[in-house]
Amino acid sequence: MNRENQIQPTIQTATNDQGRYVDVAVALPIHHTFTYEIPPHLMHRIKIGMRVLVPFGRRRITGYVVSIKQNFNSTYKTRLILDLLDDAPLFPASMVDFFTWISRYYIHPPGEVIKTALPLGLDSHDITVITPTSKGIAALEEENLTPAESSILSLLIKKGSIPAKEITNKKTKNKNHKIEPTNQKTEIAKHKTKTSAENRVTGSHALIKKMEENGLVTLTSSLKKDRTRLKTETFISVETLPEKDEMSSLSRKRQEMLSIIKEKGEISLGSLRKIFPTATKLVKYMVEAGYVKTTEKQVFRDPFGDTVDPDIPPELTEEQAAAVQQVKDNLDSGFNRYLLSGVTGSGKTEVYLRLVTEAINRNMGAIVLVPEISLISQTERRFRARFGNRIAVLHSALSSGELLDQWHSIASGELSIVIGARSAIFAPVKNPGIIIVDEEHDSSYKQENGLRYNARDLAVVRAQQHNISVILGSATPSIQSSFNTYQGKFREIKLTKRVNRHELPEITLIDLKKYKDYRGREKLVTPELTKEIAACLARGEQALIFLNRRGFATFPVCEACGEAIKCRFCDITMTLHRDKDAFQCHLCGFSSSASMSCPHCKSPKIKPLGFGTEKIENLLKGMFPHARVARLDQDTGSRKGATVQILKKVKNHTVDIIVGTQMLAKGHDFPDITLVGIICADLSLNFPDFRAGERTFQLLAQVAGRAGRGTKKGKVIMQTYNPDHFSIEASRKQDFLQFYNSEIPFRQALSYPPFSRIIQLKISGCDMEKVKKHAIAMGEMCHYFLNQLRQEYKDNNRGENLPELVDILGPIEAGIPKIAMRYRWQILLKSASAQILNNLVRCMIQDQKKFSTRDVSVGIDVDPYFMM
DNA sequence: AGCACGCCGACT
DNA sequence: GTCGGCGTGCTC
Repeated sequence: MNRENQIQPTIQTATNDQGRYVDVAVALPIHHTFTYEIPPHLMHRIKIGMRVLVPFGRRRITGYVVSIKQNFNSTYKTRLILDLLDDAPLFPASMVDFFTWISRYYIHPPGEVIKTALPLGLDSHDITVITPTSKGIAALEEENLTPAESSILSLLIKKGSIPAKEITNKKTKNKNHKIEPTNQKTEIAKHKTKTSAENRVTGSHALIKKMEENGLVTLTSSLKKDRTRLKTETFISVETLPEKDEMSSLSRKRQEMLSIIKEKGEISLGSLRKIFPTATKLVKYMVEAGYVKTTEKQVFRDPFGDTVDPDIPPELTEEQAAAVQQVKDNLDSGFNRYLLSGVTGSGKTEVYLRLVTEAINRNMGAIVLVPEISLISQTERRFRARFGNRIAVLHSALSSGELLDQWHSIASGELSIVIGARSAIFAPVKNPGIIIVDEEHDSSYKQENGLRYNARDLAVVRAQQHNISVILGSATPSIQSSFNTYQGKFREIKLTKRVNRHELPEITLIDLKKYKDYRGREKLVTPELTKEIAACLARGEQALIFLNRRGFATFPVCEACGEAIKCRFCDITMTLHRDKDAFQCHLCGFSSSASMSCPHCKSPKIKPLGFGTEKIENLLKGMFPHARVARLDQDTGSRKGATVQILKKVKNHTVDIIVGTQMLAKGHDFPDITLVGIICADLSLNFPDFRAGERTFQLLAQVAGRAGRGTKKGKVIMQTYNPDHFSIEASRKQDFLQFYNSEIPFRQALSYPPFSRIIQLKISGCDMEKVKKHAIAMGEMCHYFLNQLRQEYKDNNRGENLPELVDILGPIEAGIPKIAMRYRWQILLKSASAQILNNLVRCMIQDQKKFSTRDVSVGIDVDPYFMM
């Protein structure tokens, strides 16, 4: 087979023609699709975008139909589709090309791309289940079994039957090692069970097979159904009311219930149960008596807890109107790209709202992407206020059932406006007329596991495929998007004036170097900032204090031996959290008691160096004893509803000083905040990452933008050790152009994006030596295939050398060498040509088994964002 | 991914 | 001698 062919699209072109065969993408790491035959009884029911159950080797798995064809000739025999799993397509046929593009660009198996795109839990497949036989039960009592056999059997008898995987998986995978710290107590418990003596029952494949041969157990294939179902609820309505005398013979409760049902006309069993706890029984009786009847109905749950009042479109400013007009005029002229750069408060959201309205007027849909935040954002709320129930809101707070509800409504065309975070780019809108990405620079558009896609980039791709307009909006555009604008790929639309005509806040830099000899609080909260906070409080206004680091002490060190307190599973120091009385690892969530002694020298004295939001909150409480101080970060928001409570307090002005991380800066409007204090502007600047400057600028500009959003003018105090650094200086002036012009030469000199493309290979595994060895082997493989590509090019181009070079940087140990017990190495591939990079990596994965092995996995990150 | 096949080391 | 480890290859 020649390589040229293998580089071709992995999904064949979709057709809508009814046919005898379908191409199916399976949710497995396989880079091509499979062809199946449609059985007669499913002949005209199967459509592109539906899931089917197919035989695959000796098991059954879920596949996604990506094309239907009448003929095909092959060397292999096709097998028949076993079952159709959907009544309606989960995605329109027009999205197949989109999935194909993603699969090719991100070098990710097509079936897994589709699986990532769809709501979770729609994957059914066979699992092998072990059940004990009567002979097995008897054998256990006779005690003539090996210890391994009897332990397996006794477990089986206790549980009835269990999936074979639970026994054969002897490696306890660290699934609980999530990057997001989860509930602490369970985290500790999980670690404990892992480190304590293994009481888990394990056995090999062969042992279980032998037991089957001996007739001790039986192995059966059982289909693991998808977890998510459409939610239906029972509704009760009046059938025939009892006669008066009959009525009076009923119990009080039943009479009351009947009158409620009669009054409401129809009521769900759930809400009835809230009034009468025993409603289920009562209803059953009354159905039997023929008084009421029940109906099953599909319900749509409202993802909002609160009611959102409809708004009235405000009058547009001149700039806004011009922006809307410009896009509107070209709305029917195909693929147009815009960068909407508008200062904070310039009313970008209103422009989006108008453009979405335009799309609706043209009978088309819209997709609006917003950054992922823990709560519903101000932008989402405004869309809901404007469009009411005509929009689908896809949000992380939705349960999988709610998500599925929304998904079906979109796929059926019932809802055609979608607003949501990253994954909303996959929404099955049939005929979008516009795609909008708000805060396009935001890093939450990049998915950092599995299919590592960037939703902002995909938005542009999808718009191109639908031949429609796409708008990227931001107050602080990414270098990439600005570069595209100067290259003429995007049209820039500027909003320079604030809607309320208020001036931008005044930003003052405080040089922390001059306080370097100070001790204690003044080093963190300088006299200048203290003075401003006091003045702000005296005016009866609110202050927001920002620090991009949570916890109390971020660098605990043993006083006796000087060693830092490190996580047992990761290569970073733990953070002391006073309110939880524990050291916590922010990477894997592991925590240990704050009263522990130094793991190196057993000294009990640990010095809490380094500072986080918790410490600042503490300091401020001491400095301003009469002020109401609150804190908002991932720690305070972990309890359900706590974040909402704190945000409400800020909004209602029942706190005076609010301390927090980015969580505060993203997506919320606080009109009474007039002072923003930034404790240390440099924290993100010292990252060994070419985007450190960009991230710092964006973060600072965003936080500063929180000041003075209401009627009063805002003020920002920015404390920094590097007042002369261009990222900080530019953010002080809120001057994006200055930042861009300073950053661009640096990117060009080192040929970093946007002057090059990068693919990062992330090599990781539990065995330090194996990972290192594999990383070195991967490096050699890169060089080998690069040479091969060079040679091929030379042969095909009359001896000319390949014009675009690929830099192979590494392999080197990752910036964080160990996370959650996995050692990490990386290789950076850099080239001016995305195509050549893509081809190179594609060559490498041909040899799947050499690429990712049992012990060491290699992840492909195309256009990486976090390179640590 | 999962499952079968096939080839080499330490054990009843 | 074999039991059982895991490298390799295939799944329409």
